[in-house]
Amino acid sequence: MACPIEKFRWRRRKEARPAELTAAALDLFVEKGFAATRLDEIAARAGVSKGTVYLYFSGKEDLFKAVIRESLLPLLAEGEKLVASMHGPAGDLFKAIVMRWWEMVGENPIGGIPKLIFAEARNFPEIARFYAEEVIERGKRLLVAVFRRGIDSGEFRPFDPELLVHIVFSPLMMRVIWKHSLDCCGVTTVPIDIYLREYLELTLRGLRRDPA
Amino acid sequence: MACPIEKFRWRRRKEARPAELTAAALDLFVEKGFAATRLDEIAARAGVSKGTVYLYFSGKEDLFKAVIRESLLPLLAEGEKLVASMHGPAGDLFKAIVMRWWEMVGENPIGGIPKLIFAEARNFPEIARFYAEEVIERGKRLLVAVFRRGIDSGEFRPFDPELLVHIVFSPLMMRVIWKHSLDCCGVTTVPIDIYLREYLELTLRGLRRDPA
Amino acid sequence: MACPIEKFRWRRRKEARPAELTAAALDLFVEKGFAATRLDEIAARAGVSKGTVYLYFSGKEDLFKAVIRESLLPLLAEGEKLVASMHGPAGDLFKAIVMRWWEMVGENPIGGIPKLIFAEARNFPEIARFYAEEVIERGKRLLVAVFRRGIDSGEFRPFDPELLVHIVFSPLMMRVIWKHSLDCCGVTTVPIDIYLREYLELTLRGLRRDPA
Amino acid sequence: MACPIEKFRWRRRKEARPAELTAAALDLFVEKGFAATRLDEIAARAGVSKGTVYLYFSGKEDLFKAVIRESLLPLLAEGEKLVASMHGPAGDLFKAIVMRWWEMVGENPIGGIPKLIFAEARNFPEIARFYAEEVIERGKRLLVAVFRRGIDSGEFRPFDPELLVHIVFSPLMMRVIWKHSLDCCGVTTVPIDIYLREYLELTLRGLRRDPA
DNA sequence: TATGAATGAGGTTTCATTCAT
DNA sequence: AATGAATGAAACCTCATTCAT
Repeated sequence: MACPIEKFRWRRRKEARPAELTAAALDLFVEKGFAATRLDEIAARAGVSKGTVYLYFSGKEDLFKAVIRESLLPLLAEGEKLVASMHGPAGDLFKAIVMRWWEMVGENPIGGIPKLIFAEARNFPEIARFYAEEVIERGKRLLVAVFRRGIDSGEFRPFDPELLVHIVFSPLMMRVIWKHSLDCCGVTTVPIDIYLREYLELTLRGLRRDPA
Repeated sequence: MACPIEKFRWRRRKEARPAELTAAALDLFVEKGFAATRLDEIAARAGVSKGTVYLYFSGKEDLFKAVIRESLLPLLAEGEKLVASMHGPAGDLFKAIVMRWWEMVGENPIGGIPKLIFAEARNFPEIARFYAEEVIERGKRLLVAVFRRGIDSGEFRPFDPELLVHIVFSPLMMRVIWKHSLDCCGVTTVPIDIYLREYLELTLRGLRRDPA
Repeated sequence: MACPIEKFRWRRRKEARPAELTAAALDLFVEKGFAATRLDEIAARAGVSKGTVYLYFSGKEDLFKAVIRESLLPLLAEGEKLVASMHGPAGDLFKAIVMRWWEMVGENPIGGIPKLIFAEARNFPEIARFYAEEVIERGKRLLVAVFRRGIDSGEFRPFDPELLVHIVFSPLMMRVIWKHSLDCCGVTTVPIDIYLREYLELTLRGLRRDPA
Repeated sequence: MACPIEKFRWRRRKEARPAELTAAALDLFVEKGFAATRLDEIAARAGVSKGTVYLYFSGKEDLFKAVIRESLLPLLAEGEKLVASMHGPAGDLFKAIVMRWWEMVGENPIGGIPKLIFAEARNFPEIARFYAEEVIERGKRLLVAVFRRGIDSGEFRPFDPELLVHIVFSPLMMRVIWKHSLDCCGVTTVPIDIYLREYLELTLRGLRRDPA
């Protein structure tokens, strides 16, 4: 009743709350979608009452936007810094980026965001555009640079990097979407390490210069 | 008032109703998701009153299941028949399947189903499993057969077709999902004909046997 | 269970409903004020469920506005027609108007509207202005005309009718406000017939020309 | 930090708190009504936090009652003393009381109380009865005494003062109610000095003895 | 068969009140 | 004495579903 843990519930945690709430909300939005997620579920999972949500967010929609924004922004910065520090031949660079991406995104709650974005894009076009500009565009620029380096060095065949970037990235996107949808219904597929290995082999073969 | 032609037209109407309803529902479910779609809207788009929906479907969920089932089954049969009638080298066969698939699925309201499935899988696991077994599995078998033929004939390098099938198909899935989400928010990408051309080139290069 | 009266509940009464709802709402808004009146009370008093209110009004505020508008407009037309048909010396005319007003407004649910308007004016300024223009202004014009006639005929002393009209009408307004507030708390006052008699005597003495 | 002056100022603050709160509450209750006024607003206007209100009042309703009581009681005492000190003919006395009343009530936040009482009477019958007994009754007795003196001295015509007192006072009540409702919505009327002048003329003519 | 008025459970949101600090 | 984060009951409102017509 008055044990120290109980007391903790009453600690003022103004700073920690928003992050606790967006974390809980992310899980549930990814699982059920925006409309089907109830606010009390989010509150319950964050360990607070319904009313508390409204101390930090002006409503369900505001919370949704915060979930997307707050989840992505730190990751983006980190991601670009990481890539800037990588070196080596284009093929190895591509491999490293792919493996790192899966570590940082695939295995991580925020890996649910792509599914969420695609599912809710038409209900929240501004969010979709925000995501397109801040995440997809930045990611594309990064890969395009790698491709270009490979083409210039003769490692890759000549092609227009802008045209291939979506195609090349698709298997990773699909995998992370799958992970948060069919995977959870017991519809499994190739283990991730094999998936990535085969993906890299197929893709690099597809990009490499003809041996002739 | 009760002249035969009227009656006839009415009769035809009556038989067409379920299909009109599932068509309307498909559009809206794809656009907004299951939970955010109101039954009134579906009824209105199908040109009937809300009560009429309950004459043909036992509820919203039943309608949802019908949308998936009714949309896919005819297509599947047609698809398999089509493939059975195709001939030629594995590479050409693959190209033909891809182009045909885009025609039949990509450009067609049912192209929205993948997005819908991925979005709602966790809310409707049975539907997800139905889709996995009836659509994905059958599609996979088909592609696997093509791969196998290519490997046996020496056209493709030796690989395990089961491991690559998801990876190979991902760019098509992503494209059709994109079309029904970000595309509608003004986030566009490479035109479809170029996308398919580059996709085929990349993929076939990735699959082909080493020239050595 | 299936007695005719029960069946009546299911009769479609699209035409009657709005009036039934505004009547119920008027009573409750007058009794408790806008904010303190719950929508289910209104619904219950009108014999329908909460949801039904939203078939006819877009929300509580819309219902409030309808209550004021629908209650006043018929009365205004009737009132002006009535006055146009009256004749005789200004004093008698004034008496007749006062008596008629009490009959039509004082003893009638809409007699609660003035209290409601004064109480909610600052929360609903548009409504207040609507009332001022459509009701108060029209009423004022009417009394001013009577005053003017009395002044012209020498029955009343010379005065500026515009300056006196509010003052003269106040005891009637106060009485109808009182009736819907303190009266209901057991704080009673002079019976209405005596009140009106004394009011007329005092006022006409105040308006009459000096005998000299 | 704990210097005597600080302490002193703080002490004075502590003693002033209830009055600061009731003053803030009076304004807001008059403006919006009891139910539509939020406790946060009151606290904010008084420059304290929401919790502080509960140090001085047991709840919103208690605060409301305090607002009425505390506002009225000092005024009543002052009012009666004032009247006791007045002399002269009944007509002059009446004029003086009216002018004084407007100064002390009309131009003063507590002038909002009548509107508040009439609006909330049915939600707070005890308050209404308190007001009726402590304010209205005392005011009536006062006016009745003046009337009686005028009748006895032959200045006024013979009438039953009890019957006329409400009627005579109505224009002042209406004016103060109007000031806190329609006036605030831009619905203005005759300037107050003219209003009072005309009111006095009309009323005294109505009360005066026939010259015959 | 088709309608659409009516329902009421269930959702989001508000806000008076509490209580650890 | 004062705070303000947290609560939860209760309000408004939505919408899938029912059913008399």
